[in-house]
Amino acid sequence: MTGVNDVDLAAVGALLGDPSRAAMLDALMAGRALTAGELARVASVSASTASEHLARLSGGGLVESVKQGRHRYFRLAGPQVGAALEALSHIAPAKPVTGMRQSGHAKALGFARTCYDHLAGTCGVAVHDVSFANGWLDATPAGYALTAAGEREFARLGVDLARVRSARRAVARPCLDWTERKPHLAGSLAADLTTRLIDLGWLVRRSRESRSLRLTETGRAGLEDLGCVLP
Amino acid sequence: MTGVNDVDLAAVGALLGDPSRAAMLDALMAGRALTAGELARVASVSASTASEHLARLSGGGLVESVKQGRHRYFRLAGPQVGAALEALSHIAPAKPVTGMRQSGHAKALGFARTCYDHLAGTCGVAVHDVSFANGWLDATPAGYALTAAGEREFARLGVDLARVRSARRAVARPCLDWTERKPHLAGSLAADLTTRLIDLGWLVRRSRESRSLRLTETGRAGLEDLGCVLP
DNA sequence: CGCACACTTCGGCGCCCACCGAAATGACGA
DNA sequence: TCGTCATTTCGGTGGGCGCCGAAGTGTGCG
Repeated sequence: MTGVNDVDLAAVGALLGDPSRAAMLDALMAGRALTAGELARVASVSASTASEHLARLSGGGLVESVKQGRHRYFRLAGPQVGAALEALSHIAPAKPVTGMRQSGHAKALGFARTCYDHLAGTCGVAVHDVSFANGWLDATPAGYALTAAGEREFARLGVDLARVRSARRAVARPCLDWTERKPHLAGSLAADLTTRLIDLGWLVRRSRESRSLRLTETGRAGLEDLGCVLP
Repeated sequence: MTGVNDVDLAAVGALLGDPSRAAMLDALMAGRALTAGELARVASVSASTASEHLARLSGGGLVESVKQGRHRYFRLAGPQVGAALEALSHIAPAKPVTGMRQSGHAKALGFARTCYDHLAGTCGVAVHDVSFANGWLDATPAGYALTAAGEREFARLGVDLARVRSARRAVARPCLDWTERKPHLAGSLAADLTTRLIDLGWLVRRSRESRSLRLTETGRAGLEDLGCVLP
């Protein structure tokens, strides 16, 4: 407890409480690094405005950046930022839907999206549930534990279990999904598995700047083979 | 998934992003209803300013109110608001400590406080850990489950198990503690148990408008009897 | 080396929000 | 019924922040 301080909720709330910055953070929930120019476009602001917003987000510890040539890439500072944004989504008001396109987009977000580094939405919840139904994970007070059967199955799917285990965070844990209101799988296993499902072509990013994912026909068949029940 | 919409993170961020409103929400994390006048004092603003802030918090769904005579009592709209605020605390910057008094206050918050309706801090984590060490709770994919031994023990402590079970939320689940960075116990069992520990005099509220709790000598003895290891 | 691109810095502008005092409204008690 | 208390409403004030264009800086390429 040494060094514990009270925290400044207002400071982080103020960072989030601007539509342009919120749009950028939402785009970064796709888990990829985006350039300042891309984030300017996402937020529909000029480059100078985007630069000032990104400076504030960096200063506040929500994003971090790396220069690469003439480009500066930004990403969320870590899974703890993704988790906090997901948690805040539970009490955020719904955005008014002003067209069929936006309604479809919201539905797509609910079906499959990234929650920073892992799969969320209906598909993410299905993967969570099927991992327990098939005995691949056990629930423990310290979070979820991989079983022997789970190690075999996730290895078969191409998950790098050594890397998953060496990560300095939980291998697997629940993350309450704000669209499904049930837990989806989070943790280093979930992150690695999500990368694999994208590599396998089961999931495809809809665009570079959106966290929405599309489940391919191959992916639907694959998930159903695993026992997932999908609408 | 019908009716799912994208959510407006900026709107909720803007609600939180004011020091006066954040102070009020923090005070309401004690789990008790406070009057508009008390919240004005907590935030060090005039009654009119407080009234305007509370109107915005109500309009945004973060608090709800009830009139009782000439007083209007405000409280958090539900445990989901408490959970979101706790989650946001993980990424909030530390408040600068400008005196020994504030440092002591921050330490006290880390030791024992309410997380809306349940015990958080070192004591909350200890209760969580001891519940598993003693076999009173089992971890399941759907959250924590009470064991037969747990039912006997919590009933012995005075927890109303019928009420705990009939609650429309998880009986017991983990809640990641922002000061300890480990889970403490949340859910209807944790809420009822926390009320009992206060009723038993093991925990005492330090003031009406703070979520900090003081562990009494009786309480320390009682928790240690249960197997809690406390500094 | 010069040009183009990406991004940052800075000054200016306009808007929004927090603040408060005064007045109004509702509840309570003598 | 009147005075007091609690809270809300409203108009006014001032400060802060988001926005942008222009200029500056750093990188890449022909």
